[in-house]
Amino acid sequence: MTTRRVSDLPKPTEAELAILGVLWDRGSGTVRDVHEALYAHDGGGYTTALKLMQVMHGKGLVERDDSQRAHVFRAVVSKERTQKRFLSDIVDRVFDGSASQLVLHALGSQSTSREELKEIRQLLNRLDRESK
Amino acid sequence: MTTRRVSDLPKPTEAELAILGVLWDRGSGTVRDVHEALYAHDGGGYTTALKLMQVMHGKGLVERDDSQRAHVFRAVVSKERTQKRFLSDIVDRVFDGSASQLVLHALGSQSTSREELKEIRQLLNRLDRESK
DNA sequence: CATGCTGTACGAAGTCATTCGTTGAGAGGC
DNA sequence: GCCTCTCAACGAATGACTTCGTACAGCATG
Repeated sequence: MTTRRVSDLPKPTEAELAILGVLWDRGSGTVRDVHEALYAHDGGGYTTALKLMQVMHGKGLVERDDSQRAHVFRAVVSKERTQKRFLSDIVDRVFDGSASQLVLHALGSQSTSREELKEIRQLLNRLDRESK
Repeated sequence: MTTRRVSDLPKPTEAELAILGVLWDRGSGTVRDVHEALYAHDGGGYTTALKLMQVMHGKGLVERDDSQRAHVFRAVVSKERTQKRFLSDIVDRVFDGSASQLVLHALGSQSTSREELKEIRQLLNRLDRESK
């Protein structure tokens, strides 16, 4: 069996990302859990969720505990790492590598609460000191 | 012929985005221009670029001036609009809808120049005043 | 034990993105 | 008038993602 470092796991696809979201929220989950959280309400089939999760397991994106009859899945990649991954992808591909351009767009076009603004300002202050 | 509003043009794929990048930079370009900018150096075929641009034209992502023998292409979607689009996609899909979470990640994980930090701070001040 | 309810496994089909080979048209030089 | 170069058009092949139908195993309940 081929083992992979976490660092070169493939980038999750759209459907995979949704599933990872459920697993991150719950910590772990069965196919049924995921199906109910994502697919049941719009008529998606159970086996669709199952197949996706099998594929994800094949890619190493999730691990599985098959000691129970209903196998329990857990994300291998952390949410933070994945967020960072998508972020640097988008920075490279649509912001010419400039993270601050992205930040300006993000702050400009979405509404941000005062609490969040404060948090951002604190980080900004820290970065300012560090870049001395 | 079916015309589409700019607002519901399809999201560009990875290869399409690279081509749009060239068109945004140059203002316009022929297939040869794009091929040389993107594909020539790694052995990509001319017809690959051509086909992609034909597909993009079919989708309405680019417009084309065929009054010259070598057709001249131009992006229909603006860079800013596309950046915003990708941004809100990623905010929804991997940052639980929180733009400020994204901002914190982006500032934290990429290096930002003092000039850029200043610019961000100014925007922050303005947002702060506006949310009074 | 037969029936029905969960569950996994597997394969097939459909769609889309990407790549490339071939063809034929036009344009210019010799 | 031909040859060569450049170009657009088209179709085919490939591979990835997604969806679902079918098959089959375990387990409970009557």
